Amino acid sequence: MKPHAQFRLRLTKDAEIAIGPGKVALLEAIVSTGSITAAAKVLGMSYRRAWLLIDSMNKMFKVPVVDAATGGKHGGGTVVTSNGMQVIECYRRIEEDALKASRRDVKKLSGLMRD
Amino acid sequence: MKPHAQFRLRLTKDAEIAIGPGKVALLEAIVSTGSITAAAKVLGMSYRRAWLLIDSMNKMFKVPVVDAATGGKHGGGTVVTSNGMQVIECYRRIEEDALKASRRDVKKLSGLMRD
DNA sequence: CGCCGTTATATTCCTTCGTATATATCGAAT
DNA sequence: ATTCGATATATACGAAGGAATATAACGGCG
Repeated sequence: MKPHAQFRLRLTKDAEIAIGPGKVALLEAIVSTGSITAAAKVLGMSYRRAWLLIDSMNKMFKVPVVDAATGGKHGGGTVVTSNGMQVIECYRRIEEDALKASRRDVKKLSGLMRD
Repeated sequence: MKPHAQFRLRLTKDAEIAIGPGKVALLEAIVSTGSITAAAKVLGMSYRRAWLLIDSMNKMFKVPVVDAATGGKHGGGTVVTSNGMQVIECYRRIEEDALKASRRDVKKLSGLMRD
């Protein structure tokens, strides 16, 4: 089984990463955990880093990608907004379509690399 | 004129960037200038950084991407090997095909961003 | 031989990035 | 009112990245 190269894709805006594999994974982890804290732990990153990524996305997009609440039953939590879900879905579709369209050359380039 | 998001793509191997926009641009600059020094200057990066990028590529691929010479008429120089040319061409083709296949969603996602 | 411009490499410094840690605030439930 | 867990934010420390600088080696050419 040959460990092929990994395909990574991001969209940047003014030298800042708008969306990429890390941010999307974070959003997805928030969807499944319901909090920034838990999502950060799942991904093995600090709360601060997760919060900064979320904050930059909320500022980057016209509509926030998450809705965070403090206090409450379990101390609060964070939910991904419908806009955030759109961002996730759109990014995953881009990734899938892009990879499918270039798979042959990706394999070829991968084949030029050392094992 | 709306400044749309930029599409960036890299192939990674073991958490290291095998090839991406920066490395390809460097290879292309070497093709057009004939030296690492001049290419680095064109791209506004330090010689050291350029050299490290080249070095990592030479190690990453089965066959070196450049052939560097010291001494000689003009002090030496660096040429991109045919393997290096293949890497450039393959990457640019991947980029083009990937973007073409996902253009619609890239535009859509871009539209969700602030101007 | 000595000159020249480039590659190759080490050293130093500064900036950036990320973790760890510490508080303060919030709001539902008890 | 107190408790509890999560958000929001600041600070300090450490690691990594990149620039700037310095130096040696190289080899064709005058």
